[in-house]
Amino acid sequence: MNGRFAISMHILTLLAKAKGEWVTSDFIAGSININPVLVRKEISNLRKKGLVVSREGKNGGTMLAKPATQVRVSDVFLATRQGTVLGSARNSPNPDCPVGRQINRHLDSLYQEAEEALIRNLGTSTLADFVHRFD
Amino acid sequence: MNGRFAISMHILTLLAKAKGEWVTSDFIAGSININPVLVRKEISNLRKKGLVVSREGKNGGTMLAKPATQVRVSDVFLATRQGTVLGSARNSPNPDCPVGRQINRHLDSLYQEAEEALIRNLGTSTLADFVHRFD
DNA sequence: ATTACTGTAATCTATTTAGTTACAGATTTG
DNA sequence: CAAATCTGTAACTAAATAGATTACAGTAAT
Repeated sequence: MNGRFAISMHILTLLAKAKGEWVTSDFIAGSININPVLVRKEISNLRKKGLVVSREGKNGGTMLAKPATQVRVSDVFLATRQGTVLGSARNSPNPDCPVGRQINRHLDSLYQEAEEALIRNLGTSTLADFVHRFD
Repeated sequence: MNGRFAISMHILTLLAKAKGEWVTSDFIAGSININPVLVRKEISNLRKKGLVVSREGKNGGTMLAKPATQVRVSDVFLATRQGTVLGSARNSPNPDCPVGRQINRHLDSLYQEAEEALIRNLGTSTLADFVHRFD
C-alpha cells in the first residue's frame, strides 16, 4: 500500500468531523497539504466505492455517504489498495526450474492468508473510532 | 512491501532444497530470472539478519544458517521490509489544522497494530512449511 | 452573467525500485 | 603461483510508479 490509504483516511476524518456540511476539495487539500486535484481523484475513488457523496457547483463539496460508525477501516483499505499488500512486483521466474515454476502460486496463497489477517484486524475498528482518537 | 520479500523467499526456498550445498548467486539468479548482483544484494541482507551464511571464492556460495524449520516466514518479512506495510509515503499535513496536526500519529498506531496482526499470521508458518508446498 | 465549485484528461516531474557494469578480494585447483 | 570461479560492493543507468500541475468543460447558486 502507498500513501493513498493515508490520504483517504485524512479525507474521511475531515468529512466525519464536518458532519452534514459539504466540504470542498480545496479545504481538504489545505489540511493534507497536497494538490486539490489529487484530493478530487481520491474522492472520485471513494465515491465509486460508496463511501462518500459529492455535489457539483457553487457551495458544492463532499460528505460521508453514511455515518462514520458504519465505515470500517478495512473498507477504506479495500477501497484504496491496488494489488496485494505484500509483493506487488512480480518476477517471471524460470519455468524450467521446479521452484521457479511454482513459487508465484505458493506466494499468492501466502499473501492472501496474510492479507486476510490484516483485513480482519482493520475490520475491528470504524472510522468513528479513528476520529475519536483526535482531541 | 515490494518484490524483495518474494526474492528472499525464492532464495531461501532454493537454499532449503539444496540442504548442505553451497548454492551460487548465478544459479539462484537463473531460477528467479533476475540479475545475479541483485541476488547477492539480497543475500547480503539475509546474511546480516543471520538467516544465511556465505563462502567466497571458488566453489563458494550460500546456504541456510539454520534448519528451515527454525525460520519463520515472519522472520523473512521482518528482514526485507522497509518502513511500514501500509502507507510509507508520508504527507506533511498542515500543522494549523487540528486533524492535520495529529493524523500522522494516529495513522502510525493504526499501522502498527495492523502490522502486528500481519506478522502474527506470518509467524504461524516456517520456511520448511513453505517448501513443503512444492511438488 | 458571474462566481465557486466538481470532474477528468493530459502532461510533466520527482521518487523509488530494478538492472547493469565494473572491479577488488577470496578460495580452490592444477 | 597462475588461472578459474566465486562473493561483495560501489557507482551508475534505466524503468516503473507516484505525485503534482495545468487546463478546461460542466454544474449550481446568487
